[in-house]
Amino acid sequence: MLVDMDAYFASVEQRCNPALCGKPIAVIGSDKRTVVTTCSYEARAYGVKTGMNVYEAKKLCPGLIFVTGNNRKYAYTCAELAKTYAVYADKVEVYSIDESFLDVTDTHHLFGGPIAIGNDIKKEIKRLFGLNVTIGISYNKLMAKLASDLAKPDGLRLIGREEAPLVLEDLPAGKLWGIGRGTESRLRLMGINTCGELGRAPVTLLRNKFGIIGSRLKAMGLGLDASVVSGEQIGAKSVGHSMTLPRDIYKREEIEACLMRLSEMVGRRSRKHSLMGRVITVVIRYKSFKTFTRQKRMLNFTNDTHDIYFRAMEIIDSERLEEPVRLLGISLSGIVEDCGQEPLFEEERRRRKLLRAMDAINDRFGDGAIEWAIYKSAETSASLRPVPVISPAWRPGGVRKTSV
DNA sequence: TCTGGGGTCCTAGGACCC
DNA sequence: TCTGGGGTCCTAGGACCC
Repeated sequence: MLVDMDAYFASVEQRCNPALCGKPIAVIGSDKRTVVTTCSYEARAYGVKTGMNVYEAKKLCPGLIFVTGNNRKYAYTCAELAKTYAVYADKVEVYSIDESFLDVTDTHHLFGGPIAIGNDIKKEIKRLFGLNVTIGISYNKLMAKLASDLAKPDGLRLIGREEAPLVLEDLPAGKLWGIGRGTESRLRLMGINTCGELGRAPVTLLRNKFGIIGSRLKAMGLGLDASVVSGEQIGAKSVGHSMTLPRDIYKREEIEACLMRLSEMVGRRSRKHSLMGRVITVVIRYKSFKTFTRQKRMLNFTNDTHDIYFRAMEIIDSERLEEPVRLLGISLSGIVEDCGQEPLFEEERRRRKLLRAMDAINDRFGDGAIEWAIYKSAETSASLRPVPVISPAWRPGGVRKTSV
């Protein structure tokens, strides 16, 4: 079963502020250079969609009300929702901040069957949170996801094994979870438009064109999916942050200040979750939107802000920047668990203590209560301060410990 | 007046080694 | 006058998801 919140961020905002109810609203990330994260169904009626920039959205819907997103509300609600799910299912996979898979294989009979359990959950979420959800139920995750997509908004749909071929026969392949624009257009070039056609396509043909995912594509066309609802969170493979700057920058000091802040965000989150990594990736987006990445593997694992920062600066310095920079990002991968071993050398031990002390201060008094002086070195740094924005890919508890 | 942010997985080419 | 085969690791880019 997939439980998918309807227009999640927008609905939460409407719920918190009754003046917004029944009106076209769009939740955005920040005030500048941003896009619509989620919009209410009232706004969708005008053609407003996720990912649109604010001008485009405003043009389609002049009365559109913009609301800056509030991470804490969505995260809190998501965690509360998970408690509700636990009443109904033994395995709950919080797939994203607004979608959860529930394995009700062994529990639905306790609640009167699949449809009844779905209706119970819908009613309970409405009662407790005042939010609408759409529920898709089927014999695997792929089809549950499809069922919910077809039933939106405020719907409930069950697709049984017998019904599946009928549903899939004329369904455009791109409606399936995992087939995006690129794959859909490549399939179309092969004369495959619907899931029915995809399911009948020779597997060798698909393998030749798509490699390893070829056989999976055919299976998807047939409505088959072997993935399971995982009860526990899987460890993170990377930790990263990026930011589109309020304006394009090109001075070294501005880039330094921005990378320092990103390094601190990445380092702090890694330390919080006891993770270390040894691959630093820097992403750069130019004014022209040309975007590229450069990465460097280090000899040692780290989650130290300064290690991350100096590596990132090395990468920047080895690159000849061709244009003003619109976005910078840093991500740490090659992740292992930080088992808290004390470093051998005094110097490193002192750095660790320093970072721990800074983290503790910021935990207690709020982010930015204590910060690195380099932030202040560029006179513009205040305007380059990243606005922490939650993304729909957020998961409760954020990064979990890795099992390896 | 343009075009967010955080992830995962796969591919392909090249360096390097035996 | 011509140069094999097998493997791993690293890097960059792209597809896809929410």
